[in-house]
Amino acid sequence: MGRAPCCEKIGLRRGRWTAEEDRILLNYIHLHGEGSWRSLPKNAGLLRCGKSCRLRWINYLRSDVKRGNISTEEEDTILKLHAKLGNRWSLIASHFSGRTDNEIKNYWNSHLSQKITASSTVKNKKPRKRKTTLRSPEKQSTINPSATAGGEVTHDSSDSRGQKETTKLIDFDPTVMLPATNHAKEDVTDNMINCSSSLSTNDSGQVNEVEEDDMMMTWPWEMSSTEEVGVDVDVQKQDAMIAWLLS
DNA sequence: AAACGACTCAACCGCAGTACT
DNA sequence: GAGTACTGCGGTTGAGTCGTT
Repeated sequence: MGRAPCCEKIGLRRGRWTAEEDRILLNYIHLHGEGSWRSLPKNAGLLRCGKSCRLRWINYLRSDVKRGNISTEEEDTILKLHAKLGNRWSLIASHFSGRTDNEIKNYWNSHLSQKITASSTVKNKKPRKRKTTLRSPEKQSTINPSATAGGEVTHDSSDSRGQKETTKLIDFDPTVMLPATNHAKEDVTDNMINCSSSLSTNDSGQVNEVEEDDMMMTWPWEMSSTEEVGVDVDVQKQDAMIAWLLS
């Protein structure tokens, strides 16, 4: 899209994924697990680059991806987190179950950034009346892994002309779904604890860089957290951090 | 009904960080 | 330590959608 493909990608498919490609990728990951993205397309028989497969899985095919309108509560949380964290979308997304960084980023760029710009400037562009989309469900290409009691995974997709196709992808037991990756959540804690500089906000909500020398050894959210025996410390730290950010 | 343009969002890219040799 | 491979992230693009004229 606009840029020259890297040399490796010559001969590989690009652009929108087809239902068949989704099926192949989903089947492969179900059998072998996610990871090894570089070799995955070759092993799975997909004419896609590993990056593309990873992106498709993370943003679309994963079982825990929540699709649909972002609620006002979620929007509020995004605003608060963005004020604290800036454009660290993966970090922000990790606070939402089922929301991807790409989705948060898109939502920010299309909705919230405009909202903020509009509220901070006197001249207000007349808002365009438009259905808060997310394309209507029947027009979205969606995977609904938890759809049926029998664990049947279906793929509803439609092309640009609204032609819908539903493909049964695989049969599997939903109770043995692949474990949702928790890397993002771990990263939240790790990043915030290990980073050499941090972000803070001033009274006007602007994000400031905090120099390393000024950093406390204990993070604010850690001050009030009490560690429970038998509970993952990282999870506790993360919860404390989220509570602090949202406070 | 058609044309136009704003808007959305899936997918691409380059780069940085990490792991491995 | 240097070089290479791999992974993940944030910025950007553009095809498709939908409201307005």
